Amino acid sequence: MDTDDLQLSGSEWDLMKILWDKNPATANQIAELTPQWHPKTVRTMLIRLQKKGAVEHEVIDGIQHFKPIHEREYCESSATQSFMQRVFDGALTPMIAHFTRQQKLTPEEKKALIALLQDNKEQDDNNQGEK
Amino acid sequence: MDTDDLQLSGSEWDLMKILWDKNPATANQIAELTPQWHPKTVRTMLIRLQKKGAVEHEVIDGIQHFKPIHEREYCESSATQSFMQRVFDGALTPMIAHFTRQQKLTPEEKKALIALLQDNKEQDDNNQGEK
DNA sequence: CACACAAGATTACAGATGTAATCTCACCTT
DNA sequence: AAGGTGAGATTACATCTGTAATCTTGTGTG
Repeated sequence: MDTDDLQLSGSEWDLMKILWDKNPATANQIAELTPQWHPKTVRTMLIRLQKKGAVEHEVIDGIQHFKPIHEREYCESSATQSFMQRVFDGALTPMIAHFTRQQKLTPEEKKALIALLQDNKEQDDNNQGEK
Repeated sequence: MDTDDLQLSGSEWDLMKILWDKNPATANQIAELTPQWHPKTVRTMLIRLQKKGAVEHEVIDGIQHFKPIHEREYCESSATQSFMQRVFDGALTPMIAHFTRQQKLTPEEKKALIALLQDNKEQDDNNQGEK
């Protein structure tokens, strides 16, 4: 099964982040955490997320409790891939290159990233050779 | 002046990429390069990009020649920032971390990135201390 | 029991996007 | 001069998104 193309808008991401954090949650509980929207708006967005297959709900005590269907990492991954495809034609390296050129990384971030990559690379090296 | 919020859709990016490559171009020239859309569709999208302030045109020999207003890097930068804000709450590191965790990088990519970062980091180190 | 209230369902409406078709008009061709 | 052509302008229409208001219905309250 392929990443079945779950596209979330900015507002939807905001809602999803809350749901991943507070899972499950009722529409009203979420509305309390999102003063930027009218409670009715929150419910509408939840329903739409449900139709999209991003959340589902179970009824507990007669009240709908919403919960994300996928893990955040899964959604991050598919969002990142489609973003990179859109803007950078699918390649990550040019994107990072872009960042370094723009000096958008602090030295600390760079250090952290190098460490992360080196660490991760050693894993590859150790596993290299396996079918 | 701040990044005056130029949001491009996926199709719009496709068109812009062509325009950055072949600048300027007439609607028909672009249409020839985009068999996925009807020429009328291409023109409509160009007009909308113009309204958004992403492209402009000059008339040469009575024919409109379209050209991007901003450089691709500028658009990449603002798209990346708004994407990271949306999905990763603004931080790049977690995003890269996410990639390495998911093993989405080939060893070659990792090597290239490490080199890139180290190289870039040395610059910082050399310039460190300057106001 | 009659009604108010809250949860949920249905409906609304404008702007953005995808995807064109139709209209207009100037110019080329008989 | 009449008509075809092609560029550009205007209009169309469905879906998605943002942002709710209204309708319905079960339930608790006086």
